[in-house]
Amino acid sequence: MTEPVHRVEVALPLPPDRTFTYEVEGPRAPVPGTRVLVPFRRTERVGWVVGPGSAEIRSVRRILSVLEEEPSIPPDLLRLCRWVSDYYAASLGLALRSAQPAILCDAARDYLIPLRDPAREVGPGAARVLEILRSGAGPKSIRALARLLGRRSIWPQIRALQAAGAVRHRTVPPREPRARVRKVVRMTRWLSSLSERESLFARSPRQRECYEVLEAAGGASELALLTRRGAFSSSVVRGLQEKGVISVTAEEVVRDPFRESAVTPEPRVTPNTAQQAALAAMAGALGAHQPRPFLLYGVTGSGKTLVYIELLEAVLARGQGAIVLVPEISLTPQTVARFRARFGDRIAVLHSALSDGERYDAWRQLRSGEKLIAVGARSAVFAPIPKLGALVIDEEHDGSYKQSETPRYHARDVAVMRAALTGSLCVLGSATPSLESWWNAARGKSTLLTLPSRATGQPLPPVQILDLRKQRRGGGSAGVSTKPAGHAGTVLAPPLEDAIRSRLHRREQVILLLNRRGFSNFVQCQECGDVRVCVHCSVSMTYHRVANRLLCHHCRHGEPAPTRCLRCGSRDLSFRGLGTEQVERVVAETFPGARIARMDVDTTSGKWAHHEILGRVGRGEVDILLGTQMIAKGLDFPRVTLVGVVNADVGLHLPDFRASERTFQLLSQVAGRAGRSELGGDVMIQTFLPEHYSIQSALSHDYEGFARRELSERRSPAYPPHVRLANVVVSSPNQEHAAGAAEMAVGWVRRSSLLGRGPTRVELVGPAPSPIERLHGRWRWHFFLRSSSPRELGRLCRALAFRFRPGSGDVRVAVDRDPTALL
DNA sequence: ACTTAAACTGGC
DNA sequence: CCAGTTTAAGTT
Repeated sequence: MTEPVHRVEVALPLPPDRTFTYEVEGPRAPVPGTRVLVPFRRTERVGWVVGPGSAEIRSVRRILSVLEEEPSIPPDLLRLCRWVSDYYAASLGLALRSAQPAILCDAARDYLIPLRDPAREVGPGAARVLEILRSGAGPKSIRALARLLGRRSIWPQIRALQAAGAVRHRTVPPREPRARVRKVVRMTRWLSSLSERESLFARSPRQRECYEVLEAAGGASELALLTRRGAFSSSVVRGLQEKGVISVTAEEVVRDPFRESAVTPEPRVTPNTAQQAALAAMAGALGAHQPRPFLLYGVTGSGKTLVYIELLEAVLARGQGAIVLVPEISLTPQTVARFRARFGDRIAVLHSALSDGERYDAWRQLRSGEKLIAVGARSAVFAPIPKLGALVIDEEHDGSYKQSETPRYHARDVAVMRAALTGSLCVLGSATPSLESWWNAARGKSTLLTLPSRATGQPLPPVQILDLRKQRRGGGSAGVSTKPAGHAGTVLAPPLEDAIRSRLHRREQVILLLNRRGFSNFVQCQECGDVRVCVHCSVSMTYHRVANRLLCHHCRHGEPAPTRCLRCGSRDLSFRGLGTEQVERVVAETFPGARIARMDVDTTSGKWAHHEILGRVGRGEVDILLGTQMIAKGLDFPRVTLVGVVNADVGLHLPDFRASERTFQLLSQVAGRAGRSELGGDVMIQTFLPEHYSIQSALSHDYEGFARRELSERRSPAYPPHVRLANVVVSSPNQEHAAGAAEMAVGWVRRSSLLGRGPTRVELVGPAPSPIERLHGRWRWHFFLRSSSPRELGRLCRALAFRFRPGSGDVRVAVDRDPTALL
């Protein structure tokens, strides 16, 4: 009897915005969300069934295998991925891939195996392929061969070699995830009487011994334990098996990298009045039909985590599960530890350092309902929770929620959408909410809940501002030496230098924070601190040494480099920022005996590098920790009694409309963390702009004042949250090609009539060189699209991503919707 | 993204 | 004139 044939539409993890029609044989078509293995071109790929197939396609190939009974993408996640695909202008297949453990959409690999000498002439290229193939042992992957030869494709050569009988081509199908199994020995028959034992084991004393070991172990043991170090041979076990006394079964083991780390149970704390009020509001919304999101605004140390934990208890009590997003697990170990302490094995932690198998295991436990709460970074927003009750996004303002590859989604926004699609509750928490979230609360799109004071009632740490502008010694608020301003002026002002020296003397620790890598060159007056800013864009101008000109990297407005400050007339101008390396050198020279550790993107490439460095600080093996903002998150060391911000302005002068917001967030974070132990603590912020509202607001812990000011700053020129933004980056290994293609894209957009008119029109700004002009060997140009209509902006983003074809040269176009950083 | 076929360049 | 290289188009 033949099974009926169905046509299904399959999404593949490829860039083009399209699905493919396949046939499948079976009693019924696999449901949408089911993974399937399909033939594609000359290889095999994993894709997802997303609906019934088109009847119009003529040549339809057949699905090789249906990979699962239960779809790995349940209906609610499929809908969410459709939204991600649509909103962020990525193909559905790429959106689906980012929603699953990597191992579930592995691709096939093709290999070549050398056989014998070619039976006929194959050409020089093919001869080289064969030569390389024979020089190494065994089969080589076709991709590796092509890379080795520096060619894009070697298929013509392969075909020639195949025709001459010199090689064989083999396709290794995509890996299937495999649950790790172990063999377990269980007693199936208990021999209670001694006589029974003696008769059964009369001539097999080793079997008897083995039986008794097993009995002592409670009737079950891992096979490996019994046979380890030759304790019992496998024939002994087999003998017991044949007598029907034991059974050996393969059981699934869940790989859990946290198994070893002990969980210290946390003493139950009763929520205070503010926490209880917030909880009551959230718990009340749990059963609602379409609950609005909550913005939980609580100052550092106000006890947001306790609110999350109590909310999760309420969710679990309703028989539902939850997702908790944290910025980066390796940098927020304390928060994760608290969730684990309360919920123990009901939590699956989706850590970036998990192996493929471990990640898959955690995912599987969530999908089966064995674990109810997923805690993880960005991608955990797609965790397969069957009955989702709530999504919590901790530190919702954090930039790491934005994915930097296609699909360039923002996990916080995806979470809000997932909550809306599933009718679950969404809680965004922060001490310094993003202006988008603050604005949404102000407009009634979400409900604001406030935790106004520290749970412990501790006072705020003393923060001292050190004015880096030149002053006569002793004349200003904080005297700064008038050392010759070689690069960016003084690295360490005397009060900070003295403070560091005293900590070193007392064997306490110091953290020095550089709030951005100093790659961006701007012009700053050493006298008044003024930085040259674009007249159109409100971002600092970038200095180009070769042309000796200033250029705006948003709109390309240019002007000659100034010789004197346009505000105060001083000729003392600095033309470069300050880098971590430079600061490290100065600090090392100033404090020769100190043990210095540096932590930034350059020094922390390994998976556990953060952990390792922070561990050394924790053990007191480091006197001075120097780093970028990533060190601010893991800042919780009792022996750190001084935090110095080397130059608070650096971030302010980045060519990015979020510069002020970032600076404020960072300084608030630093100021909120210091002085937690009984040793006390001081914060010293060096700056050229002591009166800047970002710095002043952080100093007085005034988020609301900052938000008010920043919202008004972003009205003109208009920036989010008042308008929606997309950043289009055009890149190529060739500088002219990148610039040309960017111009071409802009022309294409203008001609496309997609910009529209009236209140829903899309405005185009640029093109200009990207703030990071060259990245991974590619020159980058960019331009902005901005509109108050998300719909129109989305339409244009999709057109650019899928329909615009840049002409020649290896040119790529990346559309980044709602960018968090323009770098 | 990856292939493939079609359109170009350049040595003789 | 053809081999090697670049570009444009298509994948079910």
